[in-house]
Amino acid sequence: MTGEPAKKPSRIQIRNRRRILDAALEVFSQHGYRGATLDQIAEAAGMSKPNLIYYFDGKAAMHVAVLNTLMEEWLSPLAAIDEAGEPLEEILTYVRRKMEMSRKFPRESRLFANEIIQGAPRMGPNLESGLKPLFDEKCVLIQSWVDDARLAKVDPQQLIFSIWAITQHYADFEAQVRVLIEDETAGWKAADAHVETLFRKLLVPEITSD
Amino acid sequence: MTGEPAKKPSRIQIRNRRRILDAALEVFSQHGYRGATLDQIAEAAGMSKPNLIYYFDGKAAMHVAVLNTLMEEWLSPLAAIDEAGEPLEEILTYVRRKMEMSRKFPRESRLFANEIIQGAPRMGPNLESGLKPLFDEKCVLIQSWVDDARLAKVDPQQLIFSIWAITQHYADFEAQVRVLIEDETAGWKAADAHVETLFRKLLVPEITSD
DNA sequence: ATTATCTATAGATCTATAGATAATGC
DNA sequence: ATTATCTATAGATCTATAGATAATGC
Repeated sequence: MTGEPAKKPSRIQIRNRRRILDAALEVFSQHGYRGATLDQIAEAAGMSKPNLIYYFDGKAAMHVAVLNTLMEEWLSPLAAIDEAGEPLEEILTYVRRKMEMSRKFPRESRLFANEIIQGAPRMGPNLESGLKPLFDEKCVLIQSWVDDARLAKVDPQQLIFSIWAITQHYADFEAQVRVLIEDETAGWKAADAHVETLFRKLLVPEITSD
Repeated sequence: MTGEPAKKPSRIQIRNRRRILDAALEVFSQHGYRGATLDQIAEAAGMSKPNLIYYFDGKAAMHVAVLNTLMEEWLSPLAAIDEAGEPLEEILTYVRRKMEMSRKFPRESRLFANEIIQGAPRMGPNLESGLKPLFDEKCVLIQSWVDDARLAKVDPQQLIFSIWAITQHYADFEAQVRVLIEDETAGWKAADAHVETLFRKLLVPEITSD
């Protein structure tokens, strides 16, 4: 199956591929796949256009590489939900981590948002193979917590969608949030408190009378 | 100020401008501004490329026209929140309408999502002049409801963001939802129930003991 | 007469390649 | 020797215009 001898990459290879991926993240997340140009990426990476293509097999390959590289890290907070932990705290910790990522890594959030809004044309397979199994696993776990009355009755799939929607909203729709909120710092604080309250109220188990 | 005599548009003008705007909505919402081509829009509208430009002053003007045309309708559910109504029901009705729009008008949802994710380069002014005043007005109203203890303590700005985030998520990230949810019809039903519960739990007023 | 539409194409932009040159690692 | 980089440019794509022709409304 392995047609090529699989040489190990040189230091320069590693460094430059990193630089390109970072530049590509910057440009793709801001303009979407089609709106991004190799010129912009080359400029951001500090190298010439043909040199980009020396390292990656074209624009589409670069896009796929950025998406795949960041996918695992992006999903790590979800993967970290621990079945041995206290259910409510596990979920709230997940929510807090997602809020933190929205603030610290808005480019990643927008990169995926752009791709998915347009129908995930280059990431479709990766959603099936990478995201779906993890999603299903965590849904089963959350359902078991609900069944044990350790969380309020909630549809695990819908719960996760809500968490994604709300937490990522602050990164993806930042341009809108900025127009509507005067004080940015206060806005973030209010957002943290709001999101915490919202999911706490949703999830705190009913008091059982038996 | 009015340099031109402002002739009234003919029937053909009205019909064709409509057709173009609808085609533009289809194409822009699917591929974003930059990803859309006049070829695609012309094909969708059933007319030639130069004819598009006969009716609109270029691609950017077409995009702005679509956004502005749909803005008011898109915001109508928010505008419909009635200060004379029962607070919780008013908000839940708003939520239900937004869910309905996500299902019936996913193209509109994605059109705006695409534009805002990329920093609202062509809609910025319209956000300030169209969205902001309405948003502020409804925040004041909701705050007054909270102050009168007719709703639970909640930050009105954050509440509206949550509603937008969750309801629009189903349209904007449909490609992802589809991968993760097997039964689409059941998924929509579960979504409706989930969203209703979530906002009800968040907003139902505390029982006051005085 | 005015409005609407079409074909042909100019001119800009963008991805990717060709082919030469420079830098690096044995 | 191999790897990395550059300049120049081919070839595709895309927006917009020019200019001719057809349809419409007085």
